[in-house]
Amino acid sequence: MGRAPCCEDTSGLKKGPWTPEEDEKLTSYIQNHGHGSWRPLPKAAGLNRCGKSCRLRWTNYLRPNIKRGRFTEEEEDLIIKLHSVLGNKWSRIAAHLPGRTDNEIKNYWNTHLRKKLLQMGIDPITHKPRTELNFLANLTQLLSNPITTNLAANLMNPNGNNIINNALGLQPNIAELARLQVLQNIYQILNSSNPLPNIDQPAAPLSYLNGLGSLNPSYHDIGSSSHQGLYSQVPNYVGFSQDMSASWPSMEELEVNNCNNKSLSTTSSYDNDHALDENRLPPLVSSSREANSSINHIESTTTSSNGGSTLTPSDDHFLEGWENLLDNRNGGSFWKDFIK
DNA sequence: AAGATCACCAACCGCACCTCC
DNA sequence: GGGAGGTGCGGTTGGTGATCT
Repeated sequence: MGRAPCCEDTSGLKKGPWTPEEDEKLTSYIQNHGHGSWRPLPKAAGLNRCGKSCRLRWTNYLRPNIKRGRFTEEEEDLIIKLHSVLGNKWSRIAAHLPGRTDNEIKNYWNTHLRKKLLQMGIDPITHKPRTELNFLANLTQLLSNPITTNLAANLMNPNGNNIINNALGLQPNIAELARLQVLQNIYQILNSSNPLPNIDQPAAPLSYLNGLGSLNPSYHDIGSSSHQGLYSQVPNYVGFSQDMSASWPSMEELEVNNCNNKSLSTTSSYDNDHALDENRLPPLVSSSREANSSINHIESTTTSSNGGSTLTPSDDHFLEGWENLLDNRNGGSFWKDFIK
């Protein structure tokens, strides 16, 4: 398989940084003639470079509308979100960031964002929390953050117009549910670090969550399809754990409801104890490759490590749904604040 | 002040896959 | 079906400026 290098004989061809003169030659040639086939282009443009080098220089640096300079916080957040869904599909990630190239995003990921996630205690590959004790300690710091605390208070409040109530019959917004997953899993992590001897007891006190009181039962039901699994679940960052992922909405359902901004559930006889079972989202990243075949399917089609694309048209359709879900227009500033 | 080390990033390389003829 | 050209990607290199000792 494979093919011969684009430049069989690179001896005598210049390598390394481009000079302004070379840039000018390449730019003016492409503006006048288009690039067409890259292989004969350098000769025609009067450049002592290989075609591949010209193509890279053009696509990564010289072509119009390239955005230079530091990434904004919004761009950072978007890259992280997209990477959690798409993996190292830099070109697809770049498609969501106008003016940014896949190479630039890849470099920025490797030099900045990867470290940032590691410092947050998140595995940059799986986007799941690292389970080291020091990360669990860091979570208490996270929960001292007013932003997180406010969100958590909203999550915990059984009254008022909060996320849970929306989810319990007020046509939950799909993006809110995705956010809910994140907060929920933080609490699971805390719970898992403080296991209770009797799982039928009221939830973990989480006494370190100043002012939040104890978990109420509705939270249990959101967090698991059964109480049995609550404390045995392996926490994951943005996905439900294994026993919570038994029944996802269909891809079509997800797409339709996301696009139309409608509730996932259309059931009339609504059982609050299981309301969210029916509205459950697939994890943005699976907590277990073995446990859920649908998630395996997602991952296998989005994080192929050999560089080749195995995406089918339906896969693309599905991914677009997730990409839309994660889009800033739906996510608002939640992720930005949360990651901070 | 100067050398060593680190961080960043543009650019390169090789491979696999895709598209077109 | 097969080859050529183009594209996407992971991994890596090397130059340069910043920071440390």
